[in-house]
Amino acid sequence: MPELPELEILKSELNVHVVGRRVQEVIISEGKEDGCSVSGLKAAVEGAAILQVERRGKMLILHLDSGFSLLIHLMMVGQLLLSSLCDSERKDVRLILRFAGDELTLGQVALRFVRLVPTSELDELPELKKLGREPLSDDFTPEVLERVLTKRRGRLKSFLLNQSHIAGIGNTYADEILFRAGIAPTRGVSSLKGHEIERLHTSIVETLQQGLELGGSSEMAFVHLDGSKGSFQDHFRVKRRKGEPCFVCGAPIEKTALGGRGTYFCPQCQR
DNA sequence: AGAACGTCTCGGCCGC
DNA sequence: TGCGGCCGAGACGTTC
Repeated sequence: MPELPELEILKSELNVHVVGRRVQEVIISEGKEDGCSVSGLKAAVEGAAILQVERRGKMLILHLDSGFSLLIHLMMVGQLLLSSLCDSERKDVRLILRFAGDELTLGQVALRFVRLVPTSELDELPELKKLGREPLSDDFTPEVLERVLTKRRGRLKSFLLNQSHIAGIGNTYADEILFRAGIAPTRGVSSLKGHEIERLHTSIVETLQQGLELGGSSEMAFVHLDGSKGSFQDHFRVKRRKGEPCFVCGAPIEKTALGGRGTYFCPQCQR
């Protein structure tokens, strides 16, 4: 799934390839306009230049010079591709931003997950306001993590998936983070000792960083702007490895359901 | 056809 | 005890 590293990659690529450029035409697939105002979208985006692309949690934000911002959530299988004008024959395309010579296509995600918001109102937007800490920012220290953890109940896996605590971690990175931290997903948040919080912090930062460096996880739909794939999925240590031997201790990796999500872990290494 | 999982909703319960 | 807020199960949506 696209999670923080995948969206951070798209953000960087968009900043290189589309920032400063003007959208000549907006094309919305017929019959796929569910939940979005077509005329409003065209009016605010056509003729506008893209000033900057930002990421908050799993949300991409394209700032336009028309005073509006385009918020895009790729959900599970959404794709953003930048390609030359001639080769957009894909059926799953919902939205196309056409530039001079090429176009940005959004596919496999309903337009309900694209939102147009006046840039001045972004700070007050509930879905952005509720997002928690950015784990790759400099101010995400072990002390901050400890503060976010305290007075919380529930299990660690659920905590990591909750976007209002830490933003951007999804089901894939959560399992890999917990394995690398050596902590069981079922552990109660309040039971963590100081050194475990320290390890969890290191693991969150290093795992997300590794995902970034490997070009993201293309286990499912994620691709880069040019359609190429990342390789973090080749470095999974527990995810999708049910029954296979743990790379550290050899015990078979187990899978359970936690918080309604498939959860992979090593019963020996994670305690 | 079922599993995948991100988000939202809602019932219940924790703890102030 | 009352109540607000938090937690988590379940539902929905979309795709392969």
